Amino acid sequence: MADYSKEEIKRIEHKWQQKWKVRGDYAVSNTSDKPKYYVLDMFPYPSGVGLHVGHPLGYIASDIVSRYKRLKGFNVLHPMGFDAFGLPAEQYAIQTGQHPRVTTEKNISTYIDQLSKIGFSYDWSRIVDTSDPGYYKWTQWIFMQLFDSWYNNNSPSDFGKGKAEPIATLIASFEKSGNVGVNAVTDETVPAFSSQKWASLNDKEKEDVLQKYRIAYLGETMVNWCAALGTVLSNDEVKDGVSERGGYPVERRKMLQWNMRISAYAERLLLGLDAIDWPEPIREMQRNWIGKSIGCELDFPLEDGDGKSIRVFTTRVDTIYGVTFMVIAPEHELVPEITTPEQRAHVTEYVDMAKNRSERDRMSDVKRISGAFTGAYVINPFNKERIPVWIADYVLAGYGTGAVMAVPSNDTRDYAFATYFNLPVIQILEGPTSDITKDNFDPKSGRMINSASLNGMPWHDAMEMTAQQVDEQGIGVKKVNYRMRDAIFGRQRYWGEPFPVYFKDGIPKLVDEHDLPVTLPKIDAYRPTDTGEPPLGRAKDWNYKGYSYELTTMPGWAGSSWYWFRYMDPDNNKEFCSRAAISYWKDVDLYIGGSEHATGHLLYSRFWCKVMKDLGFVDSEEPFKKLINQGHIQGISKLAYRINGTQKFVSYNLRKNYEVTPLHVDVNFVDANDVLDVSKFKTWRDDLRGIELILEDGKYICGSEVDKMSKRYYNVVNPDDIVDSYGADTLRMYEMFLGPLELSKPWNTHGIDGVFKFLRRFWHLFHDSHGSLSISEDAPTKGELKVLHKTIKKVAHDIEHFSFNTSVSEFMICINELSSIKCNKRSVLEPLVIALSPYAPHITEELWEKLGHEESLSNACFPKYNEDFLKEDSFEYPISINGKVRTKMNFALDMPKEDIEKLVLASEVVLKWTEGKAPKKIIVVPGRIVNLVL
RNA sequence: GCCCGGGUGGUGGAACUGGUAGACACGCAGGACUUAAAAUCCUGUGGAUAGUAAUAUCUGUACGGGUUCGAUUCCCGUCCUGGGUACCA
Repeated sequence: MADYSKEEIKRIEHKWQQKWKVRGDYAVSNTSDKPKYYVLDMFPYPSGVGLHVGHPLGYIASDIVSRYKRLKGFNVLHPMGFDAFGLPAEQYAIQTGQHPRVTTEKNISTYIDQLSKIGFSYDWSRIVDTSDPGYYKWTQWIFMQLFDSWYNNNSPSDFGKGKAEPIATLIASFEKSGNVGVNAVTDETVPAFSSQKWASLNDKEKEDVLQKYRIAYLGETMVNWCAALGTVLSNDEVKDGVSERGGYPVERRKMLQWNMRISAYAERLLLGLDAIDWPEPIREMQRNWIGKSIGCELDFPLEDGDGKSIRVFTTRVDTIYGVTFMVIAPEHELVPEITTPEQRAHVTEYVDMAKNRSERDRMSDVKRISGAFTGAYVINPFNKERIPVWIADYVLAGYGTGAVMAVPSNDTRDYAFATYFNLPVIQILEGPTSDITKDNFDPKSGRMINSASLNGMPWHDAMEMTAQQVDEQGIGVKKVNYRMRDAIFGRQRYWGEPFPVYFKDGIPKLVDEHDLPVTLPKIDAYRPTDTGEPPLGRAKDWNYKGYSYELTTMPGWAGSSWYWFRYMDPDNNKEFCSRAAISYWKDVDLYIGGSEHATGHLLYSRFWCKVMKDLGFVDSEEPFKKLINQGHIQGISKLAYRINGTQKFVSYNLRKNYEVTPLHVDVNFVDANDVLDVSKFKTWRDDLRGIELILEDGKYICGSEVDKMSKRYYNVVNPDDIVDSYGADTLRMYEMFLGPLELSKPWNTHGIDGVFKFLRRFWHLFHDSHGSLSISEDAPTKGELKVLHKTIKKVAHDIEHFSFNTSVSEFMICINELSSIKCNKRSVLEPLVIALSPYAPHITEELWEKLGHEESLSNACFPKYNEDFLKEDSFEYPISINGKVRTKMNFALDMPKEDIEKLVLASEVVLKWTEGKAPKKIIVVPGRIVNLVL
């Protein structure tokens, strides 16, 4: 007869996975009388190493919620798909010539196999693949909508100010009255023009104007350009001005490329955060990323500049009398112009050095103070003082105006700079915490001094007054500044969505909607061309009606910025999603994924959703109502130690005696005691064949370190092996049991036996010692009901609060108690089967069937609990003295505080502790504690 | 550097709103069953000191301070560590 053995588990899991598929238990309809619930996972990038044990962490959690919500009577949409465009497949293509499509398809099918084995209740008919032309057709279509829109600040909107509108309304305004009445978000100040002027422009000139308004636009942006690699690099890939790969020189330069005017939505992205149920740290990160600051832009006239001036942004105009120098970014456009001949050589040298460092390097390296004097002076508009203009790389070209007025007495970086270069410091605030040289320095404290008419005012009053003067005297303007920049949207890559754009006489034009999708052409190699064009420049006979296509492709985040809509209606080839499906599913009720996407994907998705809402395509202002972040499962890498310059490896505990370099060893070669399988290691790679190993106690012991789970560290653990030896139910429960969902932790399988034993004990409750089903129809006892209802209450509460680890513990306690009294009553076990089914769907389906149910367990109802069974009438109070627990006493829960006090004071044990002295104070917290203060 | 997390026994972790720290599990030790092993079951298990023992006392949530009758929990500072930092996804 069947025990819960390896073979039986395989049979059960295979049986139910097949049955779910054939019966279509988890196929979801877009029409239902039930309330809707949309549970979404962040879809994975299908990497070549396959699914690792980190992926399922969030997926299991969302599956538990999905199954729970189904049992609670919801129509649940729970889909899965693949974010399939990306760099690794392209790198592989460059190295091997293998088309990324082939690699990607292979990886996707591996992922599907692996996911299926874990028993997720996905509606597999709704799968999406962002690299499929049937999908990216709609990514391109959305791009076209963004291209054909502008942000009208005057447009009435129910959320924040203004909204996106079709570009046609802008053109109509231009034709009627030029841009005079237009209040739009643009990438720079557009000079005013009349309708006559607009009419006199040619097509190219008109488009140049429109580009400054479009939400998707071509613009000049600073990038790290590596000529040798023919590509733009991320800050991560640049170290000390050279590319990390190859060490080629990297130049920071402006390039014309596609951008997204996310800055238009800064305010709404900020306001929207208050309305969504997201973890506070994530909202905080987005707030900081958007980085709203309110201040002024001031013009400092150049001393010999023919009326020209340098514009700075400051949040602290009140400190204007403390300005002793100005600092501009090395990339600032006025640098060549204002530098005096005496300073030119010095400045040029500095600019060359500084401007090619990545922004990250420049910001993190604050200890290295550097700068150069331009020789130029500006005039402080308030007191007409001469202010020297310096260049320094701590000022970034991309933020504000790329120029700051330095107030060394009130800003630590300015102070460090002033001290280093011996520039004057004028104290402008006086107060106990206004001294920058002291540890308790607070820039927002004290009263003004050395500041003419501001003297004596608190800083905040002074700021308001100065800001007003700035406005009135035309020195500058009040300005709300955002740290967030427009998002660069073009990539010099092959494996991404092509733009639905071609160029006619240098004017970017959209292809006709009927010609979508613009599919990726075949090319002979995936590198940039020899002339530095992106890989698509290699395509032959690839054009739109004779005109050349845009050669860059969209970034990785394009396809993921709208995919939750596609799951609602994945096979629609007429629309990105039908109106009916959008009206029914609306938005995502629960989104589970990693916090590493806080300022990327999660921000871009909110942005696209808002544009789509403005244009009337969707109903929701926010895409994801509730967000939960799961932690990362890290890998434990195993290390062998090569003695430098030799072919010898030394065992872990002996490595101190040598100069060694660690080498990552495949974790599969190492056993639980860190002993290396020497023969596997020696035949692993060709360069290890002739090696010699220095052993300890006849064994080679490896070292360990925690890393990201990744192919390059050889520490990837696949869930398949766990499923193979313990079954999917054990894997699911174990991953939940590991700890709180949000926590990151290294993977180990130390405790997995405990979970497996739990499931086997659960199985044994239903069977006699011969393995035959043995169920009693007797009525439950009071004690049994208490155990049952306590468990159901705790588990339901835990699922709704995403505390899956504690509910697994609760199940364990419950089964321990039922096992010890050998409870096999149907009335107790049947509700438990349902309650456990979200966690362990296979074993529970099997038991459900054995209990005589023909209908699927997913149609059952989650059991309700009854508080009456849980009520206690008394409580054992810990009695503490000065906060330290000394004894315990039992009182009725409804006993008044005064009575408890009297009884405690009269108790002999307490009298012994207090030595007869009357306590100063007695604190009685009902249901918690009694504390005597002596 | 800046922004956001985390740090509790040998290990993963639990602790509701500031109220008995260490639930639940792994590991370990001892025992039962067995010819034996596996499996299963039972008992013990933060540390230190005292005691034959039941037990008692002290100590203990990264480190140093603070608030409080009472702090793993709140506040200030330090150290270590994970994520992000705009072209990895």
